[in-house]
Formats: sequence, structure tokens, C-alpha cells
Amino acid sequence: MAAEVPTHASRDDEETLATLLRALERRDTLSEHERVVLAAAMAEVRVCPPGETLIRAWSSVEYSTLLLSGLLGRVFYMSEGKRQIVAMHLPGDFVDLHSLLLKRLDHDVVALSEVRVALFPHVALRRLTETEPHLTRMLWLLTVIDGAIHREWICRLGHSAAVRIAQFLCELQARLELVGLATRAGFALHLTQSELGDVTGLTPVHVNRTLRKLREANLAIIREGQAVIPDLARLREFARFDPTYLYLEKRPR
Amino acid sequence: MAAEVPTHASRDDEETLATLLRALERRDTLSEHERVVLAAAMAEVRVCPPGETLIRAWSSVEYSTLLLSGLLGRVFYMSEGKRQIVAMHLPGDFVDLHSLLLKRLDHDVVALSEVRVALFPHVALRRLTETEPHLTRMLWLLTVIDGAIHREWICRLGHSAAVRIAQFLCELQARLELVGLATRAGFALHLTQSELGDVTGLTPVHVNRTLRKLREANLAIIREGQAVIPDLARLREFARFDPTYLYLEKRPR
DNA sequence: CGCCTTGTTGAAAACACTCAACTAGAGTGG
DNA sequence: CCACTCTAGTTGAGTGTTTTCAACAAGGCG
Repeated sequence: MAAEVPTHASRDDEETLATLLRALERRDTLSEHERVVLAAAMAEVRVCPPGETLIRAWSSVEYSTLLLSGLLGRVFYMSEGKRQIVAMHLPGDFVDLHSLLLKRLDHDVVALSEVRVALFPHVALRRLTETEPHLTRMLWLLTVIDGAIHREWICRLGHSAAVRIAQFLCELQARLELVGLATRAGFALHLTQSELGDVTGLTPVHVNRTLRKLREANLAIIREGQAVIPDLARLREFARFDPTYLYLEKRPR
Repeated sequence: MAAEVPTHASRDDEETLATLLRALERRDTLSEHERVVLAAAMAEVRVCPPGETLIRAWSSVEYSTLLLSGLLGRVFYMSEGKRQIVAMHLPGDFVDLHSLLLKRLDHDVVALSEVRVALFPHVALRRLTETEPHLTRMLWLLTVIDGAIHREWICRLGHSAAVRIAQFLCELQARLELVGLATRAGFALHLTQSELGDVTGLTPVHVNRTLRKLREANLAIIREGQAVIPDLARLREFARFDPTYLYLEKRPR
């Protein structure tokens, strides 16, 4: 699939690699050497159109994907044409770092908008784990936070439709704000109501009705690719949202 | 909390540590040295009565827990007294290896029966990550498989009550069989219908009705602490259960 | 223009929840 | 010994939420 030959990353991509570095440094400081080693592990940059499946479930994967720009989902295709999105990824996210260990993924990785991604060959990452124990633990931490978000999603499915959608919006807002792609007042959201249903485990029809309720309650207005949040505190209260589970704080590890 | 002084593990516990070693060796071979290093990182062994909370959410944790015997759950307490069990752990499971990276957990760890656990101090595990890259990757793999099971649970909640419960039974059967605690015909299941509801996101009343349906359809008979499965293939077909996501196969890593 | 996708709304059906009552068994204290 | 209480399981009836089926409007695109 992907070319084995590393292509030189442009300044633009180096800039977006900085998003990953910032995500890591939010948790612990990196040495200059570690930053260099990580940057060196990055190879090819690719651009994919919306709807493209970057990685198909159970296929053998030889690299991990860093999302540079766009929106990307991890998707299960279930019986009777239903699908469930089990994770959403924003710029700066290491989408499938876990494939370094698993080699085959249980889910597809799908572009939900046009995306730019950087590929980190597993051979390079694996070499890194041999010599950089601290950096390895920090990458391990990313996969473990990924698991924490999964757990939050499990709990989300125990709530009513309105709360589910509100929680998802809160999570997206918090994560997007960190990378400068959202304010407390809202963010760009180029998801169809059908995709929103795949995230929250609801039918498109019910998503539609529920969005109307949220709109009428003035909690969140979703339209034309924009999520407008009149009062974030009120939305968070309604969703009982507490961003602690995202483990954003700095903890020396 | 836990004593810092390592206590000598009895032969019985060494035997059960073997369950962890087997779980690891199922994925990749360990050197004799690695086996010794891992065993040396194990300290105190504790016994807890059913219902006890071993680890409380957001408290500072200084060790990771290996389950030696009994059943153990990872639990979220949600609003209005509801709770959601986000993971079940069997003997041989490293219950909270992720706490090595996170330091504080987003959930409680609760004994669902009398349990025996072995504690691995974080200082010892962390020292291990400094010198044992291969062993580190294998531990990392365990946390990543944990995430894969989370994803399966997310998808589970998109199905009907009967399928949810059937899937849970199938997962438990497959995992228990691996450690010799289940046959294809059934296993001991000391969970109340209420706890089964906490796992599947259903009310106890609805669990009861659904278990009756499963019983009447001769798919699974749950009673008196026993899960009897007349025809595992049929149950798996009904639940559309495919154990691949447990990543049981051997893959050199 | 026709065709597709997306969003929207209505009505009926399916599903799961709530409230309530009752059984059975285990454990307790008089 | 019994009465009492507690937990776990069971069942019925009514309610509420979500899904399904269906139809239709609006916009993009060949």
C-alpha cells in the first residue's frame, strides 16, 4: 500500500507534527533528542478524500497514522449494514498507534473529511522502543488515554439520546479547543446526521429529532457544518460532562 | 495503603502468576530472563472479600493489580445511582496496568467475588520498562487488547438486550476457557442479575425477562451461579460472536 | 432534467423502563 | 423456635423512548 520510501516532510507538516509534540508535552517534557527521534520516525505524508478507507479491518498494517488535518473515524461495520463509530480523531491524534502492537486492527479507519496524515513505519517506531524507554512510555500513554475515551463512550450509551449527543459535542469541543480548532462558542462540524447516529448509536431519524430538541432548548445548534454552543457551561451541565477523563493535565511520567 | 515491602510469593501464587505468563506467551515467547524479571516485579499478595473496592476512582495508585483468582470489575458510578461495568477481569488478567501510565484511574476497581490479587509496584514496573523493551511491548500489548475489548463493548450496546447478554456470555466463555475455568458447555457465573444489568446497560427487571427468553430458546441457562450453554455454536451464531477481537493468536511482536 | 444524498416530519410498532407486588432463601435477634 | 429483615429473583401492567416505515423538501451534480 504505502510507499516504503520516506519523503521529506514539508515545513507545513513539521508544523502539524508540532501538534503531536504539544499533546505529548502536555503530559510530560520531551528532551530535544526525543523530539528529533520522533520526527525522524515520521515518513510519508498522504492526502485522502472524504469517505476513503485508509485502513481496512484485519488487513496487515505496517505503519501507524498521525492525523495532520481533517476528521477521521474508527468504524465497525456490523450486521445488517449498521455501523458504529468507536472513536473520532482530530489533528494531532495518533490514530492507530495500537496497530504497532496488534499488527491487525479490529476496525476500519475512515476519513470523514479530506484528511492529511503522516505515516510512521512500524519498523521505525519499534526501533524507537528499543532505545527510548521514556518516549515509549509516552506513546504507551497515548494508547491508554485512547482506552479511557473508549470507557467514556461505553458509559455514554447508557444515557438518553439528547445527553449522548450533548456529551459527544462536549468531548469534541474540549478536544478541538486544545488544538485551536474550537472556541467555547462552537466549532466546525462537518458530520452528517447519519454519521452522528453512527457515533451515538442512534438512527438518523432520531438524531434529527434530538438535534431539534437541543436547538429548541438552546443548548446547541448544529447546522451547515457548524456547531454553535450558546452557553458551554449549560451544555456541560446538561450532559454532566467532566473533561477529566481526557487526562489533559501534566503528570510527570 | 499497600505495604511497600515485597512479601515472598507462595508456590500457589507462583502457579497463578503462570497464568499471566501463559497469557503473554500466547502472543510471543518470553526469555527465561524476562520471566524472572517479571516475577521479581511482583510484590504483595492480597485477598479481598466480595464487594470491596480495591481502587477508588481518581485516587493516586502506586501499583498495578494482577488478578490471581475470583472475578473483578471496573466500574463507573454514574448519576442517579446507576452504575456501568466497563470491564470484567478473570484470573491471569492484569487489571489496571494502565494505571502505570495514568497514575489516577477514571473508574473504581471492585471485587465481584472473593478475589486474590498480586500487586506490582509501579516503581518496579517502571524500572522494567527502562531495561526490557521487548517485555515492555508485551505489557503494552495487554493494555491495547484491553482497548479492543472496550471497542467490542461499545458495539455491543447497539444490539438488543438478548444479543447483548448472549455476547457477554460468549466473551466470558471464551476468556474463561483459555484459563481452564470454562468448557464449551458452560462455566461458573456468580453474578446477580443486577450486576449483569450493570455490564449490559439494562435494568435488572429487563435482564430477568431476557434471561428467561434465552432459557426458553435453549440458548443459555443462567441459574444458581452457573451458566449452562447447551450449544455454544448456536449461541455464538445468535450473538454473532467472533472471538477474533480478543487477539488470542500468536503474533511475534 | 433526473438522480442522489441529506434533512425533515408523521404515524405505528417494538423495545426497554418504571412502578408495584409477590416469592424464596439467608441471616439475625428475640 | 419464630418473627423480622434483607437480598435476589420473578411477574404484570402501564409508560416512555427509540425504531421503523413512509413520504416529502432542498440542494448538488451528472
